[in-house]
Amino acid sequence: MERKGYQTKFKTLILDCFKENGNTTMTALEIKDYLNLQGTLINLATVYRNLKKLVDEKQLLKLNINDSSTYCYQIVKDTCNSAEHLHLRCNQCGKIIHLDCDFMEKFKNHVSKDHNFTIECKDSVIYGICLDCQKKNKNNKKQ
Amino acid sequence: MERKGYQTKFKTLILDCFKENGNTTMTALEIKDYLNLQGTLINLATVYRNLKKLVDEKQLLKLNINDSSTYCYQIVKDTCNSAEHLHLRCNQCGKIIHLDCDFMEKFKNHVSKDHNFTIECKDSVIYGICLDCQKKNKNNKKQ
DNA sequence: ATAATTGCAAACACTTTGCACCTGT
DNA sequence: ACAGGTGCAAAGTGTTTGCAATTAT
Repeated sequence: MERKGYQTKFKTLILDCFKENGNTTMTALEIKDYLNLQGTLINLATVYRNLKKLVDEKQLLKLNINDSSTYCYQIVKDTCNSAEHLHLRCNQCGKIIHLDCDFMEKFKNHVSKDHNFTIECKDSVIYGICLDCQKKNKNNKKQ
Repeated sequence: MERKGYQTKFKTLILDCFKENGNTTMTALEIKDYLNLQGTLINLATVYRNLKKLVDEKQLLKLNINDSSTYCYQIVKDTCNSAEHLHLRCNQCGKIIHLDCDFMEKFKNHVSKDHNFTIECKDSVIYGICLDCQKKNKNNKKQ
């Protein structure tokens, strides 16, 4: 019989951070600061320990984002299986877009056939810029 | 008039590591150890400083590989522009495969049109397993 | 000659861990 | 009652930096 661990205040609060922040990624430190601002004091070590559990439970995804030398975490939506599609991440705002579409199958097949390579989507992240940020950048230039 | 820096023994030796190791990625520590084995004593800080220069000169690519919490570096072939295609990396042997093909254009267009996202290939890495390693694994199971 | 590079040690940033105390079941 | 969670301080890991000595041009 397996033990499942307790439902603690901090675990709930950390998951809430992600729910309140939409499709963005957050680092451990960002989560601590976010909770601090809301009046909840939490130790960084506690944040890390809870993040680890949430990743083990597959409620969060752990992403190693380029040049930050920091892990980011991102909530996993029940509606999709994140192990089976790739993720796009906006370099500017951190937003995550799930590549959960028919084209993905074609892409996997192409890579498998023409490049002899089996894609594992789990940790793969493709970087770029989302439309929102592109628009923002254009507007800033105009001013 | 810009200064270009000196051509030093270590810079050459570090680049040689990559040439001798084919399409694999190497971490700073791996490079130091590799050179040590060849009888060349080199300081880790020196490795890092040279890697930084080589990346600036676009002779190496800096990749942030998942779960290693370490940067890996990879030689850039003259024959292709690594800023314009994605890279596949084998989770098992570290080999890099360049997705430099017609399909890439289709993929970029699809992501742009259907997901409102402009891919920047620079730091994007897709993980998986290469055919060689898949074969190795099968053979190991048989034994 | 002099600007760039190096080794060393110290500093950094992010993450993990041991331990005594506290909480959830 | 007691397994599991928490805060704190210390330790770990990978990377960067200041400085004096060395090397390339």
